[in-house]
Amino acid sequence: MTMNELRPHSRNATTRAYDFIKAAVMQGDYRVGGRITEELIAEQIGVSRTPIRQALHKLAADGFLVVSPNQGARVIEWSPQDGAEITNLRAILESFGAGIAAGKISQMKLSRLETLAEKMEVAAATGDKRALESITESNSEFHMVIINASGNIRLAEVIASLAHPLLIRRRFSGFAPARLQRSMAHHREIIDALRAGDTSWASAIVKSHILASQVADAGTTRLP
Amino acid sequence: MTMNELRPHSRNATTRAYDFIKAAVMQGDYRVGGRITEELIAEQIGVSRTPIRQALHKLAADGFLVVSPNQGARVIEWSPQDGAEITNLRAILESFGAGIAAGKISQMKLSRLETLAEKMEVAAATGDKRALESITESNSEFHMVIINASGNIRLAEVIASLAHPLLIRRRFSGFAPARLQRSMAHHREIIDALRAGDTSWASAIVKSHILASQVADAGTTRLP
DNA sequence: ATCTTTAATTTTGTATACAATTATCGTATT
DNA sequence: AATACGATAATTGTATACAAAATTAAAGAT
Repeated sequence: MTMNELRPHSRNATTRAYDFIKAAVMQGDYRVGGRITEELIAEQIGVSRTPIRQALHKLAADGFLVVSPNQGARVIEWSPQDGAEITNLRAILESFGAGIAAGKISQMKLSRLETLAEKMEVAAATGDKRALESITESNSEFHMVIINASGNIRLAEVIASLAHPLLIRRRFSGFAPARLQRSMAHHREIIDALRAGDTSWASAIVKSHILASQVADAGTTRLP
Repeated sequence: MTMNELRPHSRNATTRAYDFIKAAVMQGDYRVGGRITEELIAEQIGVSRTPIRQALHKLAADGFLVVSPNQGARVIEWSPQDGAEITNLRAILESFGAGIAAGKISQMKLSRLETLAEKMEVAAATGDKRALESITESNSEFHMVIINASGNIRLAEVIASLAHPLLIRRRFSGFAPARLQRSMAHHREIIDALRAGDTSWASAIVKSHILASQVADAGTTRLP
């Protein structure tokens, strides 16, 4: 993944286009497989095709789109098998990161993790539709905090690039309350393992947490 | 990593530029930190800046270059610490891949591995300067064959994107014969583990192989 | 001499025009 | 009616021109 180099807070056209298109993709505005034409977006945000084109290619490199020669860009599609591949890799990489983080995570970050865990629990209790987005967001940060605590920048980049396609909004997002509950419990256990500085424990529970979120039964999206 | 979408065998300008610049980078034609200007390359291969620009950004996304806003592209630099990070990640990911591959690698691929192992041994015996390039190339394929045998496409992509910056030619490439010898022995052991279908063994020896190649002592480049 | 400041040049960022390719749709043919 | 074909339109690929920014060079001050 390469989330840098054209993303400070810059107000150049390419970055604006990148953010605009990415937001639309994440929100599910384009149907998967549907063509995203340069011209359309160009007039939508009032710039020429040139920066749009660059943004599309970068989004492809970052795992949100697929762009084929002479056929333009479309939202990436992924099969259940793709989901399994990605989940396995995330399980390995994040558990590795958690193991390292266990040895050196700061008190401040631990507090942040607790705040996030509580926030997710509250949202999970309500269970309404809007809450799920909140959970997804908090969960992303939860995982990110741990990975960053490992100090391995590349690890964070790789995991982010893997996770991106999975974060694109899908329709028909059903949820099983029991699994959501388990997921919340995992978060607390992860925090305990990290605080204890127990590498093996942290590593193991993170691995479980991720693998458990992707048990294959249709109609249910992967869980935080 | 994203090695696709503009690289079939296509003869479009962007792909030509990509290949041209990548080759130059790998060969060490640009000194690290030195600016790679669009205009220069544009006239070198006789196209306009537009495809050059696209190629540079893709090369950045693929881990060969760094491109900063308004400052263009330069060959990526990496510290010993970067090398350590990458090696650790490779060790985890490739050993995971080898474990899976152990269960299902074909006879044909096993033969290919043996061919490569022998080729490297022969080259290692001569020890001349040109032989090292040959070893590096064969070694890359050796590792790739195993990863591909795992059947996890994303795994291969991730590993490739990690390995790229390490493959950029470095000056002062000294080699310790003893370590080269050990590396050759590892290759044979890896093949045995795979043929035996022993997941743990394959996983462990691949991990050793990679970690052993990057023990930190200055002046010695990482080994196949 | 060294360091600032300012002007020059160079280089990247974007817009626009046109070429090449692909997709669409109507027509003809079986 | 279904399919193949061809003209038309839409879209991507590349070149070029100009604007914006950064780098370099020069001039001036300390």
